[in-house]
Amino acid sequence: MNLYEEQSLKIYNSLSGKKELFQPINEGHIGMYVCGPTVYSNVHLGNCRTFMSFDMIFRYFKHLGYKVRYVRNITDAGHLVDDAEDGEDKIAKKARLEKIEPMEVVQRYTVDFHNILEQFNFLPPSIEPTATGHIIEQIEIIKDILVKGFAYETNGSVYFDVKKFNEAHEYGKLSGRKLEDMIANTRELTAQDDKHSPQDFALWKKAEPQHIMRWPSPWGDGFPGWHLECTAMSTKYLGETFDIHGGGMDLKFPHHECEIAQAEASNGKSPVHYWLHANMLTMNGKKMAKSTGNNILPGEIFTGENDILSKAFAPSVVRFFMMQAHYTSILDLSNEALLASEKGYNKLMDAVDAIENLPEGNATDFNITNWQQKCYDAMNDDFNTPILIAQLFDAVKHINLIKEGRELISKEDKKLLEKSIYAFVFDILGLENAQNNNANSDKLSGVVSLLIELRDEARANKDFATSDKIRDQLTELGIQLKDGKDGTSFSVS
RNA sequence: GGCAUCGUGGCCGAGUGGCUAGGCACAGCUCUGCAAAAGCUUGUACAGCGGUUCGAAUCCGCUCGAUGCCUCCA
Repeated sequence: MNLYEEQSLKIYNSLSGKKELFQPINEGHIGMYVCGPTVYSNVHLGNCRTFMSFDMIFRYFKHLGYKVRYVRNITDAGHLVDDAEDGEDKIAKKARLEKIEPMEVVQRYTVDFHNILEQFNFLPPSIEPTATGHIIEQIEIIKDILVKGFAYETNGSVYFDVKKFNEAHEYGKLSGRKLEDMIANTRELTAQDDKHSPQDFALWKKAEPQHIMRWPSPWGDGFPGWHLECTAMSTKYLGETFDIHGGGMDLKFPHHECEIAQAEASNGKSPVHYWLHANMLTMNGKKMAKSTGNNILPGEIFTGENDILSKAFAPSVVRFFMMQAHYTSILDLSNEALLASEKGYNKLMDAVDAIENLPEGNATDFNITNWQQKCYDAMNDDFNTPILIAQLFDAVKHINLIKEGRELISKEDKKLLEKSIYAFVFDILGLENAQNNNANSDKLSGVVSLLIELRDEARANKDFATSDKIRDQLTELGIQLKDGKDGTSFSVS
């Protein structure tokens, strides 16, 4: 029996605005698509939060026993900088400024993206397709939409006819907008282009002579429109209808709205059962964004080389910090919040480390099965990681009590506790135990154990000057001694 | 201007009609040679003003404030 048959998972669906019982299209299988990054600059922490939310969701699905095909694309072409400019896309612009090939830009920042995600202990997606690798598929969809009459060609570009689409379908249903309102609120400033109406969006853009990223098409040389790649790749790898589509909140409109329109125009079906949107990471109360400069790079946090943080923070601490907030809530980054999370993280990890050596009794003072279900209940309620962490701290309390001999745990329950806490902490939340990752940890613990022994001797002789010297100097080195009932342990910060 | 979302104790952050998470910080106690660690105890918070209700932080209305989207954006 699979775990998913025992747990009933509810997910907040942006499309309906409600929490819904999750039921995959094919039993035991899940198709999930998440909009990936545009690789024209280093991935910043705000980007990471979205992907981390879906990494956690992916991990939980897998833990429940689902077979998941998780597709997360790399956008390596096609997103325009600005309508007012000449239609140059971000990657081409960056390439021109740096005098390199567009694919060099793409390669550089794709490598950076993977490198950062690895440090955050992400699981790789099942498929990571690129937009430029699916130009043919995109052209086919455009042809299809043209045939169905929901697009028109002007001067070598093809646009989606939103008004026409809205006659038979509902444009704006995801973001709660009405086409009439949008038309009413349009400022006719740019009497610019070839579009019939400002709401229309490009499926294919004609490439001007100076444009370096270009492909041949039935409408001449050009490049695909902003929203088409996700439709092409999700359809190709997950089918015309699939379970989950995720992305950042800021993509809800217009990007996801356009995806729905494209899919419905081409095959008549609503493409996605559950739309999930991860909320923004803010800094100083404002959205983190590349364009405004209000952002921080993961590398700057790991090294502490930045102006807003007082010290460096390990990737797992940052991950823990993010998991302490619900993925649909805005989260504000600050030094104080990270410091608080770091302490909590260390406390959690100390307890996790302690499980293995807990004394075994002939009974157990807390109901582990019951506790375990509370953890699942938290995750089943729209992946509520903050509640899960609260439950984990409940276990931490018991672990510490058992360690001090004030509560008991049986051998079997200890095994159960260890297994489930490892599952929630490492498999589902994706945390890593930074202290155990030290390559020299064996040697270090040998040295510290020796010092602890010397200190104990000094204390036995009431030579407190020596014992305090050992303790204080170790503290200065970042090694904290912890005296307990059964001797002294230590932790490295 | 339009459409959304949100406003929780010193800080971060869950919850959401009655049973009032959790982390950090603070205070007291236990333990300790002294500390630290750990444990215990204490904090009756939900922007403001009205309304619905036996009862609201949770529902409704208004006001104020913040943020997001409306243009590329995770």
